[in-house]
Amino acid sequence: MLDSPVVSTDSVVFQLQNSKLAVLLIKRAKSPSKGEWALPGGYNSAGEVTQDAMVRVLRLKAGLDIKMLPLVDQLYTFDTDAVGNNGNAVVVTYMGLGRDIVLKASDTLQSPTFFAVENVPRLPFNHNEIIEYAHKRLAAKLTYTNSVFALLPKFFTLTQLQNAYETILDHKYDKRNFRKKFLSLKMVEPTDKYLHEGAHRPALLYRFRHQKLQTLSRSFD
Amino acid sequence: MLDSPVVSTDSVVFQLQNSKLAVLLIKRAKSPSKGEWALPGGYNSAGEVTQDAMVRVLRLKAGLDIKMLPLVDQLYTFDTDAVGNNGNAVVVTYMGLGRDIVLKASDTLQSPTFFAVENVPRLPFNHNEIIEYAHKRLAAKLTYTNSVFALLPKFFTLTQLQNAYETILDHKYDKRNFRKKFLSLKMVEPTDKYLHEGAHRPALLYRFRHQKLQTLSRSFD
DNA sequence: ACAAAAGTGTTAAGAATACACCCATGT
DNA sequence: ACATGGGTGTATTCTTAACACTTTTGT
Repeated sequence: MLDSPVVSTDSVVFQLQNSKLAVLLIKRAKSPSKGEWALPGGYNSAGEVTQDAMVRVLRLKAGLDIKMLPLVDQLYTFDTDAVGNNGNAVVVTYMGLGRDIVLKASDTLQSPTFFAVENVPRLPFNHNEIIEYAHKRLAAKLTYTNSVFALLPKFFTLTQLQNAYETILDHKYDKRNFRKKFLSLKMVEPTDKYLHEGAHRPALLYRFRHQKLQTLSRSFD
Repeated sequence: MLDSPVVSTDSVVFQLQNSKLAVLLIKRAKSPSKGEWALPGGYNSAGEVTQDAMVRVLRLKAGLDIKMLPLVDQLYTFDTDAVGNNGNAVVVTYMGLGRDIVLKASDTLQSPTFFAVENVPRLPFNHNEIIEYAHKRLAAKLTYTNSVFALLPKFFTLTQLQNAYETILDHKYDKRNFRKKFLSLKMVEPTDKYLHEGAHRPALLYRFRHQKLQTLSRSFD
């Protein structure tokens, strides 16, 4: 074995909650920063590939099966000079997108909880920076791919779709133009179902034409 | 020290040569694949951050000072199951863009040479895959940023600019529309110099308005 | 009947595309 | 004078952006 930096993996798992972008945090079980909120992550053991480390850590610390995440992307690899007193580390980060993730509480888990991104506390290491970076990348991806599909339920209203874009891109859109654009992009198609949910006209439910990542023919902004 | 995968760094350095995209390769000094062409790369030592490893390797093996590269980006981090018999490795890859790079031959270097991307031989490890990936990323970057500036000399003609786009994106553009678009993007501006280079009308030289990476207001395709 | 969100169309400005000829130079 | 690449304009189509009222439902 060569003398080399240590490899670890951190994951940013996003979903929408109450029309807000939310990120999964856990309570750290070990020093440093024991008991503080942080991104789920951990060291890779020898022979373990970073994707596998991510899967293992999410299951072990958050009780989350990666199959719950329709989209997972590598984000960026950070170099840190020193982690605790273990010398330097290379931290490979991933972003996962999901919907309707229900976390079960359990003594064996580390209090996995979704925090609205705007309410994320100050986190140890560079975890706040990682979340910011992930948010920016997600925003960029929404403009040139169909990646929202991974954040919305199978059936959704155009208002929900618009809300997703508005929260993530932090920008208001005109309802008529937004709808025209998305229908012309052929990203979504109407179903024959309606969502009845209040003292107002029910909303037609749509679905994505593909549940795979695709690049849009014209980008969105 | 924990038991962890080995970290190494590979670099894809591009420049334009005879209106073709070219990539820097070296001859490997060590097994495995000793004597074969490969991307410049190597293991990180403990305490060494991946960017520093890249700088060190390029200087040591290719005699290239990173300051010659106006733009360097992290590309992707690959996991490989086994490298030689050293167990698995995490390979952090970078892409550097340059212009007018003159390589000096030297016994202490490993025959650094630029190969036109279309003539790159079959390389060991996943180096062909890495180059393909870098090429795709570069193509994408040209469409939404001003990153060509790093590949062209300070003063250049619009034909040279168009050639750069055409080679990298593998697409022909209409001369009039191309010029209209780039001038309206305000990416470049005319100077008062001309390039005289043959039995034809001399070409007006332009320069970039910024030598820093910027995102374009409207993307290009 | 009222409150609440769903749904819908037109016009104007800007951007993209398609397309062909004259200009300035070196030999 | 000719060969070579540099340089330019217009018409059409498509895309974007701005903007306000009617519909359907639950209470």
